Amino acid sequence: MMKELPPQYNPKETEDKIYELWEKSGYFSPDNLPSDTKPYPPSPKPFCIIMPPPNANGALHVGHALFVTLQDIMIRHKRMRGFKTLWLPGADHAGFETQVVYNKKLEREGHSLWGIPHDKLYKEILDFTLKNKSRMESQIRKLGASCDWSREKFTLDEDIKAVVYDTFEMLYKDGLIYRAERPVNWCVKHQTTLSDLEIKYEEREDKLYFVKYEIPEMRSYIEVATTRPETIPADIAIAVNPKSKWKKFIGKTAVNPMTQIDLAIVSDTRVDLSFGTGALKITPHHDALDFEIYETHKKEIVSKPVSVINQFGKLMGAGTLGGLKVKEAREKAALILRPNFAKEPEPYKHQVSVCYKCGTIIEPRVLAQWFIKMTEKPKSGGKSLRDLAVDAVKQKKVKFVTKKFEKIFLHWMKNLRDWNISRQIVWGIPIPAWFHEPKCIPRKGYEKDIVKCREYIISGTKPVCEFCDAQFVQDTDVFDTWFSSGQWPYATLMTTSNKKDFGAFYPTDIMETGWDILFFWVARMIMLGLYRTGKVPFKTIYLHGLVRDKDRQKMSKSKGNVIDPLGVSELYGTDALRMALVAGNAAGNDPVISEEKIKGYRNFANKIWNVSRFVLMKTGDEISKGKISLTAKDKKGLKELANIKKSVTKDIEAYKFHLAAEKLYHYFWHTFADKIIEESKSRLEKGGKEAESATYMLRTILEGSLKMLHPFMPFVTEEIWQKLYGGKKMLMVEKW
RNA sequence: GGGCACUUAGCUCAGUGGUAGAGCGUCUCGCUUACAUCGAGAAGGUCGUGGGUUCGAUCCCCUCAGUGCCCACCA
Repeated sequence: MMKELPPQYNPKETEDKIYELWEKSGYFSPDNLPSDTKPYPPSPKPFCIIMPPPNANGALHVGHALFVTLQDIMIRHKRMRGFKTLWLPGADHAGFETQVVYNKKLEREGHSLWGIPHDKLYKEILDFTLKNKSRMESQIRKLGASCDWSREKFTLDEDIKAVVYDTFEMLYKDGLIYRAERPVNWCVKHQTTLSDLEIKYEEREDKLYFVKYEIPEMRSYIEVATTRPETIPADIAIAVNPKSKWKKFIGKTAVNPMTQIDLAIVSDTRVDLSFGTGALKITPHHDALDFEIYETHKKEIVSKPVSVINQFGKLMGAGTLGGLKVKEAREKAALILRPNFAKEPEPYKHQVSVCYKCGTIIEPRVLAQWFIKMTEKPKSGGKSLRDLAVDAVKQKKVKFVTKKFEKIFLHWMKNLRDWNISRQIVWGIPIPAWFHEPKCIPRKGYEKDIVKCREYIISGTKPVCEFCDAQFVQDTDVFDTWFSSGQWPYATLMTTSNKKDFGAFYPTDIMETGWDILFFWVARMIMLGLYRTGKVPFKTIYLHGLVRDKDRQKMSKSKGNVIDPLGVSELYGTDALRMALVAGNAAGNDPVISEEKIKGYRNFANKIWNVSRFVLMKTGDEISKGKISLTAKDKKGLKELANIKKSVTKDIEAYKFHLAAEKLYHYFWHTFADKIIEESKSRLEKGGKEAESATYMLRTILEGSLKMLHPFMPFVTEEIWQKLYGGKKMLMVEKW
């Protein structure tokens, strides 16, 4: 009766219906797994993946489809093997990224976010984010993700924020968080500081100027090479390498050619002898190295550091340069300084730092920001954040599926510098620091206590001053998003409605994400996870690459080669998309995908459909077990199935999903369909014992294959299973 | 300036210490009642170069060449 299958598999009629069936069953949650899925030894064991929360600022792209597929394969496989399986979904407000996306949207409409009052802007972006979030959730469903929606978390959930605040406070008490005026990366367009990871380098062709700084007492001069003559008004010293020809001037005083102030000449080995002239002008507020040299020689340098470039990248308090943009000011400064040139400027190619989002040149500025110490030990004892992570990786407490990323990781960790976690944007989690404003004027009787009053207090809630009536005002800066998302594995498991989750599922088993966020996210999760919980956040890290088109090109809207996963899923079915994303793509490499490839797997889905159709038509509904005596050939066929199962299981356990997928494809199509089924046809015609044996064999291989294919192609396999068992059983929770 | 990879069939990529694999593409047949989103068959590679280890290397080691990526406060 159920043999009336159409000759073609129609994903459109299947997928939504099947997903609803799964979701309603409750089996996505580890709490509701059916009692008859007996755990395999050495179970009962939990298996947990925390989904990397997608940025809720746009539609899902093919990279999201890739991670959904890979993670769903692991989850479904483990679930079928009887593990207590949790895949916890989430969404990221993605602070800076989302604010940039939102601003672009406004710019397209002819506006911008500058000038919109803080609270109004926050609400607008919140609406925008929540809309995207709900669209994303339905798209993740469309891709077949068997995640537990009842445990979904959002990075702006109050309980998540509370965990983040706790961590901040712990770090602060441990002396690992400090506020300091230090050179930071400032994006003139976005009006915020950025971490060192959020800048990239671009080669630019500039000029190298050689400027003479007079030393009246010696009737001589020092020659300094610089690409930034416009910052000379902020020069307050000159540093020379003690081995350079300028060493005789160490301790003397030069004159700033633009401001005429005195410049101490100090000795510092950080001045590169092989570059320029061996002498360096010191402009602490506009160059990071200069700042460090200034810090070292503070006592020798009489002048105080000044800023001559403002937040908009314009000169200020710099005499006739005032009001000019950096580039214009540079030209004008060159003109003014011409009499002081030691020689003609030379063309000079170098790397300049730019904002990773907009490509605007980063302006180093000295601002008060919150930093995390990466390499110092906490006051409460134990290792530095860096050492925690490095040691855990070296001791294989976190295993990298692809070795090369372990090397890249360790190399990066070597050169870690303190992490600036404050951002001057609207869209983010406010830093829980409160400033005393105005300054403390003690009430009567508390005058002596003014020394105890602090400039700021770290607190999740508004503090009250013990000594005066002034109000505390919360810091207007927000966290770098990665500070909060870096806590995602424990923050989520600590705040689900099931209070046992953290104990049951932490550390999680595997983190699967793109290698492009190895430093941004993975490294931070390992460090913060170990710091906060004493345990690694995940035992294994699997990193996938960037999806490319059939010519190995990056996908971009301007190239017109973008593959929209939802569109593909509509056209060819989600199963086809999933297979195309997995097959032929080893871990850590950039996956290649094309429409032809997807079509190929659409055909495969149809093959599965038709094989099932054939088996159903020829063999009837039930397989009578027990009395059948199998022919030698059929026994061999079943043995082959068992071998394939062994090998596929091994591949999946070793994260070689591409191998498993290809083996299944090849076996199902070219062994089962082309050979076994073809050979069985005449025997089925004959009837009798031969036919009985063949029937049993075909049905067994079909079911075994469907089970193995299910993690990869969940929809078509489940749909067929529903037909096979008339809706009485669910493949998703069948025993592997 | 440091570091990490890659170089296998026309294209995109797997893979293994023991006579080379897939998908797509190409060619030749076939509308055979599971499937033309199909079937049968075929062509196509000295596995980048030069050495070494080994009974034997595409796979291990070294050299060179080319390609890609990451990191980096040479003003």
